[in-house]
Amino acid sequence: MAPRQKPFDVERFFQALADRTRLRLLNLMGGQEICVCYFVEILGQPQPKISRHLAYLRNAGIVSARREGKWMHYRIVMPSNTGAARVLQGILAWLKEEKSMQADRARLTRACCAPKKFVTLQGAPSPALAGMEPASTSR
Amino acid sequence: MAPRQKPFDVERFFQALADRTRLRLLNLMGGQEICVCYFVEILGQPQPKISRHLAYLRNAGIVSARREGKWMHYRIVMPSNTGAARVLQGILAWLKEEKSMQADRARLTRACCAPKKFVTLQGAPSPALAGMEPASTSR
DNA sequence: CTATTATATCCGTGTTGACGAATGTGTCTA
DNA sequence: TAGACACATTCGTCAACACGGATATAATAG
Repeated sequence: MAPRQKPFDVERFFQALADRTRLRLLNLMGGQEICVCYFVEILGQPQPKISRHLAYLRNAGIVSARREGKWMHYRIVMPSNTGAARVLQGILAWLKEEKSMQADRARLTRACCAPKKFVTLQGAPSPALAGMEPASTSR
Repeated sequence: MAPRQKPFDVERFFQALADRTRLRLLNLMGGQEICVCYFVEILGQPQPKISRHLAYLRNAGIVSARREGKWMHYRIVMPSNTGAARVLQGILAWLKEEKSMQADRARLTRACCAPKKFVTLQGAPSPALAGMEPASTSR
């Protein structure tokens, strides 16, 4: 028996997008895989809060996590539902146009270029470009 | 002083989309203006529930209402924010591809062609095509 | 093994939203 | 003016979240 891929949960999908912090996280990921410590540094918000929102996105199937030693890397996974995937791409493109989101990305770039300037980022792994893989069995 | 158009509320926008009933309503509107009685008939759900969800969409600035005698007509208003407008268009296109949404639209078509068959729709005004006007001052 | 670093989860609290049931409001008709 | 009709709002209840603060877990360093 095939594992019977559960139907895409539209409500959960939009719920996941209905929070500014989560949108900021998604905007920072947009295309690349990023370490949690960058999120904490750049959003300037308590680590448990960041972690909770990342968990929410994970449970909604919008991002996946990869462990690398002490660090956790998050990336966006495109929904297998093609309509949802197109919409998500559109949303990411929209975010890129927003001023505050551009500011976030600019800070990310600066942090990546000079991680030594951030006490909290000593030795943190740099974000790496990551092709958006289709949703797989990983959770 | 210009009325200082309030900034688009992204969180509210996605909150409004995070409910299946509201998505069904939006799908039925998609392009045309529709009377509340059709929503009640086609979704087969209590009128106060429909009305509450329509109010939610109205407060989120996604639809506008027009009174015509006893009847209230609802239509989608495209957000003035261009990014949001593109995303909303994408979402409507996505919904059109979903089986259950297509079924809703089919029932709407049948109801419009033969409103006499529905006791609740005797003399109800037919949906009319309506160009999606940009968000105006109307609320 | 112990400490430290990086991240995740738990707990208590306040807020928001969804629902059914009841009631209110606006408009037309007789 | 009194229904009747089409919709809207209110109320009480329950579930889902967001948050800060505290604590738990996982991996590496010493």
